[in-house]
Amino acid sequence: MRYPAQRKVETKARILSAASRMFREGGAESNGIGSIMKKIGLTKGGFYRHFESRDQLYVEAVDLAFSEMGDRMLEAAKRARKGHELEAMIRLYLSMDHLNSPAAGCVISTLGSDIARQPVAIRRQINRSMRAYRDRLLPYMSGKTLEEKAATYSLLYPSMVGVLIAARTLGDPAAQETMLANARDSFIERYVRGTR
Amino acid sequence: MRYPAQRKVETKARILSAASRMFREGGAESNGIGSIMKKIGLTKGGFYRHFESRDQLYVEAVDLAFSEMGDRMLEAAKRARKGHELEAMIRLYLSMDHLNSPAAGCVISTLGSDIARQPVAIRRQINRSMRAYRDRLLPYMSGKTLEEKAATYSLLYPSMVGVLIAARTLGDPAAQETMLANARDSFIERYVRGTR
DNA sequence: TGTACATCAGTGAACGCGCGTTCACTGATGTAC
DNA sequence: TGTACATCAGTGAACGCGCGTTCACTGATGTAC
Repeated sequence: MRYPAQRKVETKARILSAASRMFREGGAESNGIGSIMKKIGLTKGGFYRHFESRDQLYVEAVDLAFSEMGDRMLEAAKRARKGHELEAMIRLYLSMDHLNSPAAGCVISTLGSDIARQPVAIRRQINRSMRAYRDRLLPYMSGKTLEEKAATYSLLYPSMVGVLIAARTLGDPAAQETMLANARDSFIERYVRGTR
Repeated sequence: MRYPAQRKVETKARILSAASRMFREGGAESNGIGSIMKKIGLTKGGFYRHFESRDQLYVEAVDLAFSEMGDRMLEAAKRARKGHELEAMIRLYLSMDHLNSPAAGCVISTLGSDIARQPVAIRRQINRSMRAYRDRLLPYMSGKTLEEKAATYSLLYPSMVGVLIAARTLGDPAAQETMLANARDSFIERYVRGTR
């Protein structure tokens, strides 16, 4: 049957949102097209009215994840007292909340190694989302020039990714919290206070 | 047919070695039991003479990866001039060589997010391999006491993991090299020279 | 030393299942008259 | 305004394929006599 105009746009958005969350939560390979479509109450045959292939979904779902995480980081910065924006972003990223909700969190921490394994054509597309994300956070990095801010970002951000992944591999929640807390203190000292 | 005694031990070692490399290279989910057994010239039915389940293989393959990577890190340290052991390990970890040979490299950089998604029982088993690995590297960390060395490790190591993952997601090899080089310089300055 | 037999690593077929993708079909809506 | 028809988002079955696991079978070796 034919559906109201505008509905197609909404359906695509729902597929993307579900895929983006499910990929981050359970890994990209564990969540097939069938289970994604089922999640939003549709059958898998309809998927190809919205995407050319699973690869295209992957690229767009990763892009959405960056965009959502960017929103959250900027909100945290805007809620912070003046001069404490970067600190607020570090505290958000290295929080137990973020650790325990991968579906709504940083996609490099959940799919980074998977992205690294993609063919270069796909990585190049994802690199564009990564640059857009970086450019949104860059104003809050320490450093006088854009180059200094970019240098800060390209050390701080991957370091936080690694700490979050390492903490998530631990079986003991107390040990996870300890690892995050130590990294928070250290990174705030080093990348915020250390540069004043 | 019955095979010479001792052969069973060798076969299990060959399965483990192939699995450990293939998991790191292509991800754990992309490499099934069939393709691992095929790689070493056997058929998949024989797998269950050596392992109870795929989960058991996963845990042992990750353990082997830690053990091999530990060997490489210690070799690098031993080859280094006195006082430059930690620097040598950082240079090994953050090398283009390591970036381009995930199959023989750090398993957290390739399977970290995957390990993070495993049930807690499996993560606990893997945590044991992680601690053994850490304990081998700990003597080379900066710091006077064991606690200081452990603190150094739990910041430096995850940070290197994150940088390596982030670099591997880039499509441009020159950008990868730049990211690694900046991190090498920064981490050596901070974790080696900065603590003298 | 020679022979009979038990062992068991590895084979290959089978199991139910989910994968990504294709496609003929449905039928309520938007459009043309 | 009312009617006829084209559109196309979504359905559901089908495709070949690989997954993890099970199991009856094979047959050269090690062991017991």
